[in-house]
Amino acid sequence: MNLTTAEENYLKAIYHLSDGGKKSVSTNDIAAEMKTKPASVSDMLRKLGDKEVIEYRKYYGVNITEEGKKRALQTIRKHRLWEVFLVDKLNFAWDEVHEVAEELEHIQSPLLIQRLDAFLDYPKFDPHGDPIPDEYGDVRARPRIPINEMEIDQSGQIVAVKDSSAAFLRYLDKVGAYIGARIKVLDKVEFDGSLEILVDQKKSIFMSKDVAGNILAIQS
Amino acid sequence: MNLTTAEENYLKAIYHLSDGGKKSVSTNDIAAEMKTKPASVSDMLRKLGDKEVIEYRKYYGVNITEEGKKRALQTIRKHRLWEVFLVDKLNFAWDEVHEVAEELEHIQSPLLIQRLDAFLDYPKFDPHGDPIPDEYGDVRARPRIPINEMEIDQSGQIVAVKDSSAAFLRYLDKVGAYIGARIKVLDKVEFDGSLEILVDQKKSIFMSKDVAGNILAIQS
DNA sequence: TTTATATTTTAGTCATGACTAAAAACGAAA
DNA sequence: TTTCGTTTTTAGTCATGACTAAAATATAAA
Repeated sequence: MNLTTAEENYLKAIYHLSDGGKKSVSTNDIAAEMKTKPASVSDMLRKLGDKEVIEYRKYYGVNITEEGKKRALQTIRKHRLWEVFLVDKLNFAWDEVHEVAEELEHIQSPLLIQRLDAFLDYPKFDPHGDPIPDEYGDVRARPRIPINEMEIDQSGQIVAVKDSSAAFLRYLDKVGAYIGARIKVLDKVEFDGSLEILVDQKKSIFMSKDVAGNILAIQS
Repeated sequence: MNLTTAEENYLKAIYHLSDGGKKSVSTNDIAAEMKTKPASVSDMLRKLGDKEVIEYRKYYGVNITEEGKKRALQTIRKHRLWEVFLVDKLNFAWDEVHEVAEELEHIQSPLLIQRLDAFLDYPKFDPHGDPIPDEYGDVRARPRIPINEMEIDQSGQIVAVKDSSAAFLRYLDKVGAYIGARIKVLDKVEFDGSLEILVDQKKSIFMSKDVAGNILAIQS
């Protein structure tokens, strides 16, 4: 049973909202995520239920089925492979890729994805550091650690922040430590745990242990 | 004014059927090309007329406008760039690319096409030897010549046949001289104009001047 | 010039995926 | 357990792009 583009997008949203199928998800939450109205979501849930990619009991939210999980992971795989292509091959910036990948992920051709995967040399993570599921839907997550836990000389990439207050993001922006930045730990001060970090191979910045503890990175 | 995917496909068909805007095109011909019914075509022509990409007079066929030509050429450009990508980078075979390119051509992102063009090193022709319009819609056609007019040691690629009868195509298939084959002229017999041709760098075949005159190639 | 035939358009229907307004069901508090 | 507010579903509508059947127009033949 094939899914339309709209159905694929709903399924992906349900997958994410359910935390990979672990929780059930409400109609209202899906509507918010998809930027549509709850009434439209109800219609779609009936269709997805008919296609057996979700388990749908009226008034009680939805659970994604095993088949649904597999489908969602395929879409996520395609999305992330295209992101790698856009950044690595076409020199897109880290934050320019999402919308285009959102379109590319719906191209229907298993051969295309197989070849693209090979062409990109079987990447395991996308430019945001998120893992790329393999063709069977298996995912190897890469641990994200606060950068104060990294060793001296260890390189990595900033992928998330714990504290996402405007003030903290403004601070990060100011020192140039944006999400996606490649970093290297130059020095750690034993006394107070503060760090010296090299950002994008050019700019060296200092930060306290507190700040560093709020910045998550993947190691490379 | 944006065009939907369906509208883009109709416009492209009209562009091709009208021989690049030189002739007017009938509803029936469009229906045949698009594999739909004439009634559906009528509906679409009204829409394309409203968007001023065609000039539509009921019962009298359509002419493509300058704006329409520009739009069609943009779509053709995208299609052919993706074909180059699929063949050159992802190792698709010459005859596997059309359907996938048919989907990829509708991705909406001028930046993507600009970057893809650069990544492919600004190709001027697609894998079928068809010219790729530039971003302003300008096209530099490459001459197609009957292979009996090629010189000895000249290489090229078969791109079309004049006689497309089943019998002739069967003959071509039998000797391995399919559309898309890379060829090289090994010898030309002065006496009767017959040729010896190397196909895909491995198979050598003989053909009469008559046969050769019906096979069109681009030189490389 | 009238008629016959082929082409094209209109009218009405269907599926998809959105919407609004109204009804129904749930769940928590009284 | 009844009520009240929130969530969710249903009913009815719209746009897109397809379809069939019927009507309208054009064109070629008599």
